[in-house]
Amino acid sequence: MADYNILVVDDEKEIREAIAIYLKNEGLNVITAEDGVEAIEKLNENTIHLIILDVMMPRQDGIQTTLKIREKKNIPIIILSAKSEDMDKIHGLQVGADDYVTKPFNPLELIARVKSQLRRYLTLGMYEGCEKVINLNGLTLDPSAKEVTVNGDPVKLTPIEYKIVELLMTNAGRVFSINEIYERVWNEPGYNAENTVAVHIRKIREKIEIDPKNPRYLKVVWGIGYKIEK
Amino acid sequence: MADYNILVVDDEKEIREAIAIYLKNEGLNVITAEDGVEAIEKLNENTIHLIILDVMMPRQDGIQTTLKIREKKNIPIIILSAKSEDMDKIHGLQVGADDYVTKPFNPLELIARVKSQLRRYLTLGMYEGCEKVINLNGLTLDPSAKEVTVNGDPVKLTPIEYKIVELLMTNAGRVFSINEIYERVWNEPGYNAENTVAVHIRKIREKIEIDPKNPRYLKVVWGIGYKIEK
DNA sequence: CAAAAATATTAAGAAAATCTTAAGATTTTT
DNA sequence: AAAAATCTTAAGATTTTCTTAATATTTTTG
Repeated sequence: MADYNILVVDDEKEIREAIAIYLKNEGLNVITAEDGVEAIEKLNENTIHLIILDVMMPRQDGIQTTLKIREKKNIPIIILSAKSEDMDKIHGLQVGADDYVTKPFNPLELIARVKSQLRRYLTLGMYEGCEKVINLNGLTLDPSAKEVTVNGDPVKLTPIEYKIVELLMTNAGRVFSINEIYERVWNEPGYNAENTVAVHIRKIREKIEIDPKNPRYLKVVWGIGYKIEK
Repeated sequence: MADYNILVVDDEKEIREAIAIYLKNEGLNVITAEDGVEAIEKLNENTIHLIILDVMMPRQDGIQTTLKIREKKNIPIIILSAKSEDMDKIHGLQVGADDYVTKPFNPLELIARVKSQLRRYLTLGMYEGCEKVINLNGLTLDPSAKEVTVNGDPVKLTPIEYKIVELLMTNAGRVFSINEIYERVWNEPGYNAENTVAVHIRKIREKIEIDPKNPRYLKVVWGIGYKIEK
C-alpha cells in the first residue's frame, strides 16, 4: 500500500509519532498536525487520502473539525478518542466520521481500519475528487495517474522529479528552499543537498520548459528557492 | 434512510431479531439468514445493500463467508463478534470486512456504523454501475462474466491475472505500485512481491498485448508502478 | 567593478527498478 | 492418481534513474 498520504492529528506528540511509525511501516506517507486548525491548513496544502483525528484537542475539537472538513472534502476520517462512551461514538459517526476507535487501541487494529477505509475509497473511485488535476497555465498534474502534461503533451518524469513537481504545483506560488525541497521529497534531512536538487531541477526544466534557460514554469527566487507560479 | 435491504446473518434468533428491530426503526428493510451458506443464497436472490455478519456460526464461519462474498460482491460487510481479541478484528478487516463490532455492543452504535457505511456507498451510486463492461481502447472487461477481450477476441486469463487486470481497469489511469497490486490482489502484505507481480505482468502482457515488449495497454511508470491507460 | 555567493550544467559511474527465463512447487481438473 | 494448469522463486540481464564531482554561469554585494 503506497503513496497514500495520511494526516495524523493529535495534540500529543508521542501518539502522533507512534501512529506515524506504524503507518510508515505499511509504506504510507504521514503528515502530522497538532490541532484542528493546523489540520485544515495541511489539508489545503497537500493531497490527503485519510485523516486520523483525535477528539480531545485544544482550540477546535475533533467533532468540530470533522464538520469543517466535511464541508469541503469527502475523504475518510477515523476519529480517535479516549472516551469510550457509546454516545460519543455514535455522535462522531453521525457527524460524518467513517470510523471511531477508542484509546487505548491496538495500533495494528488502527492500521487494519485505515487500510480498510483506503480500500473502500479506492474501489469507490472516491479519490477522483480529492486528487483533482491541477492546471497552471497549461502545465497540469494528475496525482492519481502520476502524470504531468505541458499543453496536453504528457511529460515522462522520474519518481523524484514527479515528487518535486507535485510539491511545487500543489503549493503553487509558494517558494521552497532547496533544503525544504530535499526534506519533503527525500524524507530525510538535507545537508549537502544543493547540487542534487539543482540537477533534478535541471532535468525537470528540460522536460517541462520550452526554453530551459528561460523557464516559464519552474522559477528560481534568488537566495530563497524555487517555485511554480500560480 | 429508506429502501435499503440489510442482510442480518446470525445463528441466534434473538440477536437477529433484536438487530432487526433497530434497523426497521430506521426505515431499513431486513432480511435474515441463519448461517453463511443461507446468507450466500439470500444474497443471490435479493438486492442486498449491506450485510451484518456474525463470526461464530455453524457450517461456515463469518471469515470464510466474507471471503466468498468478496469474490463476487463488493457491498459493505460489518462483522459481529463475541471475540474482542484484536487479532480477530484485524483478520476480519484484512479479509475484506468494512467494520468489526464486538459483542456485547450498543445497538445504537451498530446502527450508527450501518448508516455510516450506507452513506458512503450511496454518495457514489455504488449500487449501480459496478457491473458495467469497461472498454478502454479496445480492451474490455466484463466484471459479471469475468471476461477480458482485446478487439473482440476473448483472452483467457488465470484468476490472479484477471484480478490484476480488473484492478487496473476499474481504476484506469491510476498508477498502482507493485506492493499495492500485491496487497489488493492477494489480500496480504507484500514483502518480496516484486518478482511475483513482475512475472504475472509479463504473462498478462503476453496475452493482451500485440507486442509485449512495447505494451500498448499495460504500462509501467518507472519507479512508481503499473497502470492501464484510460 | 571585482569578489563572493548562489545557481546551472554536464557527463560518468553507481544504484535501483524492472524484465525475462526457466525450473520446481502447488493447485485444479480430468 | 495422473495430467494439466497455474503460481512462485531464483538468478541474471537489461533498462532507467540517481548522485557525485568538476566546472561554468548568473546574481548579488562590498
